[in-house]
Parts: sequence; C-alpha cells; structure tokens
Amino acid sequence: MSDPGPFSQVKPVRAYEAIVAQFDEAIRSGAIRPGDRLPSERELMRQFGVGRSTVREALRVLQSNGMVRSRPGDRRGPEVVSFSTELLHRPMEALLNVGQVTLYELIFFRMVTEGSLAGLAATRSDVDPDGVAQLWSLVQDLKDGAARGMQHFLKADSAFHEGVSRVAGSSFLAVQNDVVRIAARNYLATNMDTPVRRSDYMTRAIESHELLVRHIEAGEQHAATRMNHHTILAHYSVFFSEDEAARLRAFFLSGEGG
Amino acid sequence: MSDPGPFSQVKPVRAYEAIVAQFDEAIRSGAIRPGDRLPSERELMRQFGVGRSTVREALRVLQSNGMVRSRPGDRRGPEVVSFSTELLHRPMEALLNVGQVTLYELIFFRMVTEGSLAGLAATRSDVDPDGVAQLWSLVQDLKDGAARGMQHFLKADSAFHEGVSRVAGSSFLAVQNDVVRIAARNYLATNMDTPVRRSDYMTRAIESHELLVRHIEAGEQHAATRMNHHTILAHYSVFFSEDEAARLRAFFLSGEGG
DNA sequence: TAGGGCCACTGGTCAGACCAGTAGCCGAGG
DNA sequence: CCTCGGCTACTGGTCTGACCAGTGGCCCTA
Repeated sequence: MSDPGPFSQVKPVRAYEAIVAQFDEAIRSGAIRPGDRLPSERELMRQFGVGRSTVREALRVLQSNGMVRSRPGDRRGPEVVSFSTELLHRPMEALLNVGQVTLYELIFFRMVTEGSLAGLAATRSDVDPDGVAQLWSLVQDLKDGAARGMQHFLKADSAFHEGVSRVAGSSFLAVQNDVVRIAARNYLATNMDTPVRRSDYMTRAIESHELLVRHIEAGEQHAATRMNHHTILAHYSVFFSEDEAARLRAFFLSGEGG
Repeated sequence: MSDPGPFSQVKPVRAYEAIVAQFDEAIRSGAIRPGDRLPSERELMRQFGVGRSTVREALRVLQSNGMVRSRPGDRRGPEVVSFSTELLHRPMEALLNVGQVTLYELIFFRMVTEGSLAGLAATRSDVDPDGVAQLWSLVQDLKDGAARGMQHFLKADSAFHEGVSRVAGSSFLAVQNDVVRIAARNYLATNMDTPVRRSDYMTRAIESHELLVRHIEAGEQHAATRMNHHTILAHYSVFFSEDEAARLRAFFLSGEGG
C-alpha cells in the first residue's frame, strides 16, 4: 500500500528491556555518571515496581554492555563503570569468528584509522614534543623487547601504538583502531599458522616504527600516513591473495608519491 | 617483585558467565550456527546443572550481544541469530554515550571513515553499475524528500549514505560510520540550536551528493574522498571554532589538489 | 588510634509458581 | 485430499521467597 496510514508498527516491550532503556537514557543524559552507585537490587525492584529477577536480567544486559558492574556483598550497590574497550572486543571477535567480517575488512579499516592517527600525530608533533620524545623511548623499548622475545616485543608494540595515539590526541579513533588491531592479532593467533620468521618480523617492524617516528617528528602528515600503510601491508599481505593485496596497495598507496 | 612466580591471578567465575563462555566457544568453533535452535531454558538448566534464572541471565547476555533471540511461546527454543555488523551498533553507541566523545572527534572520525567509503565506492563503481544507478535514483529521492520537508529529506539522506556504503562493499566500515553519523546528528539535535536555513542546507547537500555520485561513477577515488570531506566540512564547520575548522581543513584538504 | 569482631546489608543462585504465547497435531468439513 | 479451527502441551516472561557467601562499616577493646 502506498499510504501506510497514521499508525506505526508496535512491538511488545519486555519489562527488563524497559528498565535498560531507562538506564540508557539516564547515562546518555548524564543523570548517572561513571563512578556513581546504583541503588541495591532490592531497592531497584521497589523503584521499578518489578520482581528482583527482572531487575537482575536488566542488570545483566547493562553489565554485558559494559555500563555497570557489581560485586557480591558490596553494600554500596552496583557501580556505573567508566568506558572500557572490552565493550567492543566481544562483538568484534564474534563477527570475525563467524566470518561476517573478514580479515581483509579488518585490515582495511585499520589502515584507514591507523594511517589517520599517524598523520594526525605528525600534525601535532610541534605542540607535543614530550609525546614525540616518548615515542623515541618506546622505540628503544621495542628493541629491548625484541631482544627478550616475541611476547615482550608485542607488549612493547602495543605500548608504541598507544604512544602514537596519545600524540594524535583522538581517543575515539584510537580506541576503534585498538580494538581492530587486537582482534586481527588474536584472529591470526588462533586461526592462521603461517610461519613468520619472528626475528625478521621484529627487525623490520622496528625499522618501520623508527621511520614512522621520524616522519611524525618532522611533522610530515602524508609521509607518516604512507609509512603506516607500508608497514601494515608489509606485515599482512602474506595473509591475503595477490588480488587482495593489490587492491589494498592501489587504494592506499596509489597516486601521490607512489 | 621482579619475578611474579609460577602462578597467575585468579578471579571467581559466576555460573552464568561460565555458561556464556561455553556458548561463545560453541559459536566460535561452529558447533552452533546461525539459524540453529537452542534447547529450551528448562532443558538448558538440566544440561548445565543450574537454576532456570541462572540460564536466563546467561541468555540475557547472549541476547544483548546479538547472538540469540527468543519469543514467548516458541516451542522450538531460543534461536541463534545470524551475526551481522549490526552487532557493533549497541556497543558503539554505548561507547559514545559513556565516553563523552566531543562533536569534533565524531566529525573527525566520520570524515576518516566516510571519506574512505566514498573513495572505496569509486574504486568499485565499474564492478557495480547497478549500485551506481541506484545512487542516481537515491539522489532523485533526495530531491523528492526535500520537497516534502526536512524529515523526509533526512530519511532519504540516510538511504543515500547506505547506498554509497553498499557500493563500497564494506559493511564493517559502514556500520562504524553509521553509528557516528547518527550520533552526530542526534548530538546536534539535542545540544545545539544554531538555526540553519533548512532549504539552503538541503539544496547544498543535494548538489554535493550529485557531485559525489559523479566522482563515484567516474571511478575517481581521491576526488570522491575530497568531495565527501568538503560536504561534511561545509555542513559542520559552523559548529566549530575557526581554529578547529582550520585544523580539519588542513588535515583533510591540504596538499594534493588543495 | 588501630585492629578485630560482628551485624546487617549486599549480590549470586535456586525452586517453584503462574500466565500469556505459540507450535504442531488431530479431526472435521468441504 | 486439503484446509481450517480447536486444543494441548510446551515455550518464554515474570514473580516470590529462600538461602548463602561476601562485604562495608560500626563499635568495642587494647
């Protein structure tokens, strides 16, 4: 029918979902803030006029969404939580594991976001000399970590990426990128066993990171972005088909300065 | 202490969390697939050896994460849901709400992701002529919508963005961008009341979208990306300080072809 | 003032009940 | 033989009350 009429579709709302909606709105509006305590479950059942198990089901949803946490025995009541990236890890890894999101899409996204972070860091290096100095320190940590083994290196590598994000100053973009970076790493660890010569990998990664810091320090936005793209492609293209690698290269490294 | 010893930290695991973990593993390993039905709650309580309310709490978590759904009276049991990138919507929104992301960061992120979507659509236009034809149709819908008013226009505008994302073929990137685009729109609706001459806004938006489709149709990746950046900046820079607008312009539109 | 004990509250789990909703089976009628 | 309606037994949603481990905070004693 061309004219749908004055009504819209309705769907029954479950009591615990209505409770979640009230909480969502209270958090969105700032009426409830991270660090706040909620009333106890028994008090919430009185306020909402529902059974305690209905309150608990709503709290499970909020907890699952990373909004609240509770501890048995804590008399102060459930706590409203500061945001955590754990919130995104679960769905991200679930999507990867069922193949709804491919490694290709993940790496594409990462190149978009991490390349932008690198470029952004370069534009801000002049206002954050301490941050840049810290990047050099983190490069040294990379070398120290590599000498101790892959686990230490990976830890130092994460710290390095966090350092770049701090200089870039966009925590939202950084969070998105971190979730994707860690999801890709975990995916490869559990689903792929393409042997990579670890010492070669670490050596080349360190070289790339040093060059990246040079571009950042010099304020070279586009060079920093390209350096990041080169590094990611160098690492991941072994996991892609030739066609996929070519498409990434064409999209990110074509044209200017290519 | 420098040497942590042979043990690692432990934390008590709640029964419903242990149930969720078993489900996660079953989904990850493919033992449970989208479309499958789970045993009923009463059967699950027997299998896990726990109370029905504990099962229900676990199911709330899985449902909240977009993995299962249920309907009262459905004798076939809870259903495992097809996983889609929609899975990310809720945690992304939660992240935005709790994380108190600024409008500047939202727009920065959107320019990064939407610019890439536009460029990606341009690189794929030759393999998706139907998609491009549909974009022209959606541009016509924009014009029709604008004639009927802002609400119709905004609806057509969302459809247009979804059309671009379809041509781009990265639902992952699209979902991220959609969450942010809608969040920015909602932010403006609730926090700003700078009057924008609506007819001017719609007219200019339509012109920009037409130009964007031209670039996409011509396969001009960088031009499509820049067009998208121009459009977003033209719309949002009124909400930023001169310094902020200048920084966005410098980052996204400097250098090549600037 | 500090530490330990205790109490009353907390959250986690459970059993059982009730009710609205639905899948599917069976029978009747066309 | 097919379709439709009625009915049954199961489903999920909600609730009440109970029990127990855990904890915050108060009070008392050294």
